[in-house]
Amino acid sequence: MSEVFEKLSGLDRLVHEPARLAVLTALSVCRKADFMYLLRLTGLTKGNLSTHLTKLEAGGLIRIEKKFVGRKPNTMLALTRKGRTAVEKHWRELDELRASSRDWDPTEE
Amino acid sequence: MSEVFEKLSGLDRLVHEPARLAVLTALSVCRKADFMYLLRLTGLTKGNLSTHLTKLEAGGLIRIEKKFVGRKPNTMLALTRKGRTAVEKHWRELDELRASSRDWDPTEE
DNA sequence: CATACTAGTTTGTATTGCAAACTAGATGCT
DNA sequence: AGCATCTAGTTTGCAATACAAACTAGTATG
Repeated sequence: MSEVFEKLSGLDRLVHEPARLAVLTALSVCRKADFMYLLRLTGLTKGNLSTHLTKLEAGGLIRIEKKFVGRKPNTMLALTRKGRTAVEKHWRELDELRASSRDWDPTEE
Repeated sequence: MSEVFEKLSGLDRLVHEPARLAVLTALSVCRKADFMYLLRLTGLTKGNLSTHLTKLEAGGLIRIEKKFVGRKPNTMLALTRKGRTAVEKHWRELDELRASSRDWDPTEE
């Protein structure tokens, strides 16, 4: 019954990491956002945001689209379908784990 | 209004790390647990659990009590007051951040 | 007495997360 | 035109993880 804590301790770090959880959650609400927007939103440094995004792309959770707007470069980010399910699942899991830890009885098993 | 994502990306890593979140949450429910119990509960390896516990103690979130039960060593873990507030705060923050990201309007600001 | 078990800790390594330094092109100044 | 500055990122270097395998100290067992 209580593999709750086993699950908790095994949460997917790619999604769970605070900066990435913020990015993924933001993208799950606004569907698309560019680099500079996410930069302001999260308060991360550029280098930091850049590597987190690369990591998310490598994991197949987001798509990175580079194009030119006028003559300026612009990097657009969006969740992949996999990414969307991953964030949603992660928050659901957190909710559930929190809830079931609440009414967990340590004296059993 | 929406420093939500800034907060999200700045979550306290000492508490947020999955293994430690599991340990802290378990301790917040059962008040006291020994090493072997947490080991089974979380599914971590001994080495891993050991270092996480040391880190939590260093951060003042738990107390580690070593004594002998009969002639066998036994390590008891419990939250400090600081630890208790930290876990509770962390879960509350996750809840809140999740909630406010839901009804965040990307078109504003 | 030696072999195995219990309850952990230490060590070695590969992976991170981070900011500072760098890059490439666009824009502004004189 | 020539040089500095700005914009939008990426790469680099490093300190801090997280992890399991190897180790330790003491106990029980044959």
